[in-house]
Amino acid sequence: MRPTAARQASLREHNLGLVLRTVLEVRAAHQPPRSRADVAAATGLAKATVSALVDQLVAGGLLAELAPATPQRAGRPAVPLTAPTGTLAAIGAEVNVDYLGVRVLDLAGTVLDERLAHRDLRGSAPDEVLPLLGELVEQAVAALGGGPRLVGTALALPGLVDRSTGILRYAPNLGWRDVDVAGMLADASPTLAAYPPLLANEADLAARAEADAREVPGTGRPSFVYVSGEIGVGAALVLDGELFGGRHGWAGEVGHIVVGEGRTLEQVAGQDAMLRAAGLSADDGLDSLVAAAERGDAVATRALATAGGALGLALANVVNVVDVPDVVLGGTYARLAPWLRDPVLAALRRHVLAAPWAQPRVDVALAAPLPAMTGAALAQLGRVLAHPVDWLVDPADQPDAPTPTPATAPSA
Amino acid sequence: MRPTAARQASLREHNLGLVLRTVLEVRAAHQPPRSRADVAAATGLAKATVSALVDQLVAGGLLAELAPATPQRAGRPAVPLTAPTGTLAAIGAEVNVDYLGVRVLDLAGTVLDERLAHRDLRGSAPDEVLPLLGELVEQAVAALGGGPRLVGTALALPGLVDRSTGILRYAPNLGWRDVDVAGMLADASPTLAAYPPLLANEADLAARAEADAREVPGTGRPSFVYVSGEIGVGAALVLDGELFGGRHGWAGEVGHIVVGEGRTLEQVAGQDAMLRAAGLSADDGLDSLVAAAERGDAVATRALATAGGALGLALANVVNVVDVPDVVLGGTYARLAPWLRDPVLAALRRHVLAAPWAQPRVDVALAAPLPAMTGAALAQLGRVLAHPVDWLVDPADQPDAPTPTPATAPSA
DNA sequence: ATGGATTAGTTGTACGGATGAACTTATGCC
DNA sequence: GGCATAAGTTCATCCGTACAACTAATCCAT
Repeated sequence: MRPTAARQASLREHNLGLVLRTVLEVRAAHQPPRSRADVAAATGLAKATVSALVDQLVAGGLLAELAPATPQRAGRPAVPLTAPTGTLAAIGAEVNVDYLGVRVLDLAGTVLDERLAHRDLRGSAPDEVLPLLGELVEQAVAALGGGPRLVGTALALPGLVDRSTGILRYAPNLGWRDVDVAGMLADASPTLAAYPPLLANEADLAARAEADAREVPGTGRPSFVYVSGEIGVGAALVLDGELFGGRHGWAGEVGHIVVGEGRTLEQVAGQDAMLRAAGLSADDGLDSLVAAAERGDAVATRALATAGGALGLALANVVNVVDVPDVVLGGTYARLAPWLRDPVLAALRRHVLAAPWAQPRVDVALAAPLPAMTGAALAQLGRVLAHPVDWLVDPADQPDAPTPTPATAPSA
Repeated sequence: MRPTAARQASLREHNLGLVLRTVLEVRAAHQPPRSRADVAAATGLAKATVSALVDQLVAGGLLAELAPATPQRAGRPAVPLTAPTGTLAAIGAEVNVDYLGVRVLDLAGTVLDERLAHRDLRGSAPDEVLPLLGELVEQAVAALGGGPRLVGTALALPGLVDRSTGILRYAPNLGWRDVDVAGMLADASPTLAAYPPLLANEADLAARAEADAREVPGTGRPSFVYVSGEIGVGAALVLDGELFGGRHGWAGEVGHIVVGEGRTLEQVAGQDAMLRAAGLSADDGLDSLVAAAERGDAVATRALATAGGALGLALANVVNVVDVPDVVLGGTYARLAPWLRDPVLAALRRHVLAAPWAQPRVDVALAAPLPAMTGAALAQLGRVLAHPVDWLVDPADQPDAPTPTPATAPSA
């Protein structure tokens, strides 16, 4: 049986999560913080119930009360609620083709720490790269100084990942194959040994960050196809705010869709392919392509139009299959959007069967740079939002920082 | 707010549905009926709770007790539970290119009535066809004799349907465009006027029936890509037993995927295309193609191999995008499976990026013939399983049940 | 037959969680 | 200072599930 019996405790758990999310969802949207009364109005729960739930969350360290704002109207002033800054954190990491890095977020979405290392990792050796990532993680953890409790860690990779075993199956642009990433990281970093990283595709995690950035309370949650143009081309599908991963989390493999004359999308619209088609070398980098396009270089703009057409055709296939007419350009494509947008949209209009009745849209990504690291951290923080009960600190334990899981604590 | 507050009644509702589904799920799998104790064991609910829930469902007319089977073991014999036959029914209808029909199912999945009319509807006039369908519906309702309560009606169509307005946007193989199907049916049939039909794509509803047929209690619910080869080619995606429709229910439009040399899947692997490629005429029908293939006709088998390759390529695109490696061949393709299966599988193995780690599978549909009509009825019956509370009959309304409260002048 | 073993289902009490109404607290406004 | 207004708390109540003890209905061994 997939669905499970609901008991009294399930009610609590559900409503606890509902209240927590209702309080936190205003952060991303830059809305004023909510009070107990606001939460009651937004959720439909009784005031008394909300008070009880909020009190439990505050006692458990998942919410904090702010100082009452100077009131505008008559009536007792409200007590604004927020996430307590820096008490619960998650580590998001990424290894991509030209950089690797770590970003630490707390429940409020604040970046507590960030460490980046730029280098060309094509054809690199995993046993040289992964220890370096482990080191970044340890530096970040040390910088936190044991303040926040750690929810977990996650790692974005530009390839196919076996999330159950922690093995990277295939990352064509790194040249990695069947690498025991989780195992090697555990050797390199005590933190990652204690909190085994959730592995996922770079595009999927970037899309998660994008979904978070697009969340607007009141509106329905966003649905879109996210295309991440890095060296490789990956896509991810977000439906009603939830990432759609498929059976193994491998959904969104669009790089190998054939877009004409036997060539794949990656061969036409991958970063290197675009550079070459623009008469540049792969080493020139994205900046030179942008510069060429900005000064109106005919070869470059032609190359981008071609790439955009191919991208649009591939995306039309995706939209026809999943019926999500909003496309978001991320990664490299976000910077190139001024030149890609129109050809992509034109291709969508032509090839999407339902286009006359559901206008396709092409947006540029809103999320912060290197969204996959943010998305990785959010993937872990999402566990707290989904099951707050598991993360409540028993006030009887200690006023400081106890460990939620029996895993060996990083600092003793 | 999408997620809503959970109150005490939500618990009841959830568990009521859980119990109902737990009892009914054994039907499709041809397993012995379950007793209260079985349900308690399967759900994890306490025996007392299950008894209360079952009693409520029985009183409400959604479950019935069978005569105790002759017991095999020691102990008090169990009371087997089932759906009461013929008390709650749904009407599934279909208009396709070469037939139209109606099928009535009750909660147990039993076919209470079925009416078919074969005719060529290409280029037909909606205002001639739809009244005919309305008539079939009325005949079916008359045959039921007012016994079962009606849950609702649903209609499968070979095209793009606007489910909010009930308008058929575009059905290329019927030649219909922007037809107010729901409105015209309401004029033709009092039943359809009273129970406005849920419109959906033929492949989607067929996939729903297939998902039902593949449900095996204990196992996780099935996930697969269903391809329905009728005159047109449609696909549908089932994930964990749930139909994935996308934003508007238009997911699965694979007919227009380009499969080489600028030709679409439908132009290569549509029924007419296959017949022509096999050296037959479109009027010869599927039987002649099967016959030709069975006697080893070289042209026919070549044509089927080509079609299978194209189908496999298109499906590889789908599998790459949604990561659901199991494919089910339905409709025409099910009959042609002996010749299509291998080329489809070969194409999947070659073009699905993740194929080495998640073996693609190609199965033949299990559902009964004309599955879309069954799926249409199931779509409506699913509402009962999802929210049983809405369908409980108040025992006080029943003619045979004595009123529990000292009557307060019931009916006039 | 009779009593024990076994399993199904019921009864009654306890408990946890949401609710609504009344109440307290804290402000602005006249 | 009194009134209006709004936020948050307290308390009695209701509802649904759990647990344990109980009754019911069978097989089986003696």
